[in-house]
Amino acid sequence: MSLVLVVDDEPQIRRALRTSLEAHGYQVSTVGTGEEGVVGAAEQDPDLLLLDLGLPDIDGTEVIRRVRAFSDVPVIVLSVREGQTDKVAALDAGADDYVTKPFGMEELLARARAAMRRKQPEEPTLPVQRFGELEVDLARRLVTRDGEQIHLTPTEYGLLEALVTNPGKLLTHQWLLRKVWGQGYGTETTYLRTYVRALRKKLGDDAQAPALIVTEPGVGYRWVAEAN
Amino acid sequence: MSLVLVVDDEPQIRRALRTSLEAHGYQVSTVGTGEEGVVGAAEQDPDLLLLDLGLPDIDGTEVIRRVRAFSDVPVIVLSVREGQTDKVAALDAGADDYVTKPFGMEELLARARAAMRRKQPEEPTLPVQRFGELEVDLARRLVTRDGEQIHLTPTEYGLLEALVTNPGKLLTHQWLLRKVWGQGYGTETTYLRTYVRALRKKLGDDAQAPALIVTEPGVGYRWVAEAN
DNA sequence: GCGCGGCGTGAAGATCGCGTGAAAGCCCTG
DNA sequence: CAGGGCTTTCACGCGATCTTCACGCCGCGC
Repeated sequence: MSLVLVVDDEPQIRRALRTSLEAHGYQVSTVGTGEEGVVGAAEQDPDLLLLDLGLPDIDGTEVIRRVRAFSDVPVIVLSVREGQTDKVAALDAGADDYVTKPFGMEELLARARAAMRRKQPEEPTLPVQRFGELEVDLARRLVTRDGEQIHLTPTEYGLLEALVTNPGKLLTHQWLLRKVWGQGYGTETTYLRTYVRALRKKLGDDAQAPALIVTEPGVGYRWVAEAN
Repeated sequence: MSLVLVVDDEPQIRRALRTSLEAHGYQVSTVGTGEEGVVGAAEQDPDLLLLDLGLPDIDGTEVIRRVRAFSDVPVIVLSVREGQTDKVAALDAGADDYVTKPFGMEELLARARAAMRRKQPEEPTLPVQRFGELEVDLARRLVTRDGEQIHLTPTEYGLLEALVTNPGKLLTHQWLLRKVWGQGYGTETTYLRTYVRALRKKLGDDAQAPALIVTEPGVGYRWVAEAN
């Protein structure tokens, strides 16, 4: 969930923004002064800054400048001032957008989406996991061994993903069943036996001397391979 | 020097923008239709796109979508329309900013600076992709095989674009349906079967031994061709 | 030493999803 | 209003996948 920091000295505007933003699934934090805004931007590391220009303490452009000293967070300025000079000053200080009050909530939300979309480095590119000659690419959903691609069925892949993303942890039968098969499951340990076996076979693991998936009798399974 | 591509059908606006932009040290290129705009964005690789929404040929948001298929260039929309819905549509299609006419030149220049400042060194998809004898021109929406042009229906092209712009990645049924058919879709896997088959046939791929589109049973499809 | 529960193994039946072919609906143009 | 292109829908056959079952083995407690 994305965190939005609202900086405005008027309580009713803070409340209105909070309501609308939270209704659209954002987490909202509000402060009333520029000073608090700069500190909040540093401490809370928000995904978006909504900044009113008419603050009592510091000038809005100054807030932007100070925030820009340490953060690239998208900043959208809200203001009653129509003047071009204010807009130019705010934008050149480092703001990403400038919206004049009164503004439509839909428009503001769209501009917020646009601003946040840009800052995303796409996907945090979860790295390809390597375990010896085994390679698991969660992003592309590809598994290779000795350079050869291994075909996994959806269930097999789901199980492998659950294991690999929880390395070293003991995953109980119930937890795995719920994770891979869905909420309604939890007792079908024969499924697990069947699919753990299929995985071991395809990944080249040996149940008697496992290097990847260890059986914890009566409890569950554990992914023990060391990433390298 | 930064290159700005202006897309507007009114010559006097083109001239006005050119004058102001050149006076501020920008190199300016202008075109009058959405089609030329998309192609220009591909061939000239501008640092900024100024796009009028009221174009004679293609809808403005469609121009944005097409450009976004291969480029992350900042896009600022210019429009006479005040309506929020237009703004939201344009911003969600991928625009960076939306300025309503009449606008002040100083403000536009400031917004342009802000938009370009954000530009990050990212690897854009090449507008023309080649896969062996297959060539996909994302800017002109042209597909050729052995030099022969292949005719694709809009849906077929949309599907191909979704695949080609996400090479190697497993695209789930739901993701593809939402991307190509729209938000309301997600379960109509028969559509996918029908159109994947049509694409394979037209592109010369074989479902049994696919070189372009691989089926991931129960999950989705994957574009596996290597660009060259 | 013996019974028992849990596991690995093998395999079989049921089910699902895919590719295929085709046809019906829809929309725009002539 | 007739035609053609495009989209949506349906039925079928087949192979892959999921589910289920039976059996033997091992470790553990009695």
